[in-house]
Amino acid sequence: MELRDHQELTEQEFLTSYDAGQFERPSVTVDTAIFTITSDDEVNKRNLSNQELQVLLIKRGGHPYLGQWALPGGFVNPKEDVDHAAVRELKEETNLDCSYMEQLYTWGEVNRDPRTRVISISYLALLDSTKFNIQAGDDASDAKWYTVKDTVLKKEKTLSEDGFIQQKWVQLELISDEVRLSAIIKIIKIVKGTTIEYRREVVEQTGIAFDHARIIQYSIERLRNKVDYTDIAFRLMPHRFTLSELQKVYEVILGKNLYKAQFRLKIEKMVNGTGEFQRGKAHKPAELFRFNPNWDEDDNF
Amino acid sequence: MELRDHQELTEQEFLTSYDAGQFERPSVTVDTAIFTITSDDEVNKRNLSNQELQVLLIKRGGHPYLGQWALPGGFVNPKEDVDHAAVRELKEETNLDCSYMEQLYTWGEVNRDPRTRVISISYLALLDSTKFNIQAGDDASDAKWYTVKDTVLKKEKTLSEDGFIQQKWVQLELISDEVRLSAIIKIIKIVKGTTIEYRREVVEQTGIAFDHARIIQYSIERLRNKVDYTDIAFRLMPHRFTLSELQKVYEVILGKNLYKAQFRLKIEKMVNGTGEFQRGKAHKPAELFRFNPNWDEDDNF
DNA sequence: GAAATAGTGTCTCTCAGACAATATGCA
DNA sequence: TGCATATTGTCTGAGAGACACTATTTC
Repeated sequence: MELRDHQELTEQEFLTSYDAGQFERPSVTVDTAIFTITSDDEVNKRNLSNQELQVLLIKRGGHPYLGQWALPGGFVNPKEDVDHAAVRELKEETNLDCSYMEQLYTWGEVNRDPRTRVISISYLALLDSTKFNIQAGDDASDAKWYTVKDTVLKKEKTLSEDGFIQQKWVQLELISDEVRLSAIIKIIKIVKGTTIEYRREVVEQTGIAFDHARIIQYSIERLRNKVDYTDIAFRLMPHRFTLSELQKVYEVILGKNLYKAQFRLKIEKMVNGTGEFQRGKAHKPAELFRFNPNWDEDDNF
Repeated sequence: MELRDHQELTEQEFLTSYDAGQFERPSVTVDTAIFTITSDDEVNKRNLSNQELQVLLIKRGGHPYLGQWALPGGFVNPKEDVDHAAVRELKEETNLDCSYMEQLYTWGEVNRDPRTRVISISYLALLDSTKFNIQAGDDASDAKWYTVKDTVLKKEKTLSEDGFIQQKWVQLELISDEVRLSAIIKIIKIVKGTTIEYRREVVEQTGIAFDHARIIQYSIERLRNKVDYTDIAFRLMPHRFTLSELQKVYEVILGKNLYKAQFRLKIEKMVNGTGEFQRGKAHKPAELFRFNPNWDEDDNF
């Protein structure tokens, strides 16, 4: 026997009579922070190449924030999964196929966007460093890689009744050959009794559109966290790499130097040697390694 | 000088002429998986009380999935932050104020909901176990706590060219005094070259509405992960508790037994003794502890 | 005294932090 | 030959895993 609701409708009858337009709905966008690691182009026989973490931004060609820089992204189509929308927008705007993509966070404050109510689902994406210099797609001629630097400016902890409030100001600097963008993001942690609350807001910014500065900052935080308990760093590596190059990538992401010996112990299960060696450098040649997708041995998952 | 776009409009002019209705937009809901831990009511002088992880579900009073059980939640209002929407819906439907709330994941496949395109932002919430038996709000008279059990049924790993595919079937059982719901969720991990992709789908279910089974399963996974590197478990504890009660909560969430000595070392910085002792039990009285919000000492954050 | 849990002690093993020593190719 | 990096070795201490033992209450 089919169930009927208070209007005596069956599920089938209800669905065919359902009016999707009866509620006012928000716009939904996807925005992707895509990172890569660059080595400087100057060939250097002596030293290791200098590596930097970079994020891709697109110059806005229309209002609002005309002329400022934003994450690649756009509106989700009605007949499209949000994950697919993120991939499509990235492809359209930059012509890039990334090697990793993960949903980061959904930003849902009422006044994020001056146009209308927009909820933004943000993604963290990574790109193999040998593919980074593929040119931007036609949709947005003004795509540019920005070197990322983030610095903690100040930390503050004030006691309140039954808990405390912690505040942290982080400066985000985005630097390309011509342009320098910056923002200050305030991160707030409120502990009150057994309750915790986090907030993250842009305090000031120059040249960065919308609230994308805090999305970028949060992406970096996630990347930094994930780097030492997952194999996420390998999504940034080319097919073959030396262990020193790999270590440098870890160091760039973490923002600190690591000890070589223990780094090698930590990652030894994640790589396989190829028997081939780097050549043409003015020092002992390093073996080339490749990623070992089977390192996990089913322990995880 | 003000910037003008290709139609010679300033930002202000653009915004006032902006037509928010020009794109078709999806509906957006918030859904919250709220958990608590119950001790059985029977007073027992001899043994420790039996504890179980429970999730709150609401019986659907209308189509679709009429009569089945769903997470508390509902549509986001146009003038309301999504975080606030989650809190409001929980309050309206269950009259509960939770002690923890965290955004979990945004589910965005096209056909998640038979009515129309619905994107759902899901939240993980926790409730202090002494407050769990507060009655449900008027909005949904049919709210009920379900004991949660999840079991891995099968794991499979098949090699493909340039990678592998791992699949895992998890059975989710939700049990209340009268009703027993169940679902099987398939989790898929696809590794191909340097690319990883995860998918999570409901394979079969009885009595659970929408795709909420996979949201509940993912919530449990997150809870289990967070329990041993954050202080999240304390959101489930009453103001005062014994260390054995705390350990039991960890064990219930993790689904395995822990060693007392090392558990106490692990959490000793997170608690403060009160000098008071449990009474009336037929064994050595345990000291009552409370959460120490300052345990982190700024290392983190 | 028996049952039941509270609370401590200890031994091993692994692994991260820190630093040192040796090897090797090219300018 | 000397620079700069490759690669391996070792000492230390913190902490997790695994047991075992003593203490204290009520029935």
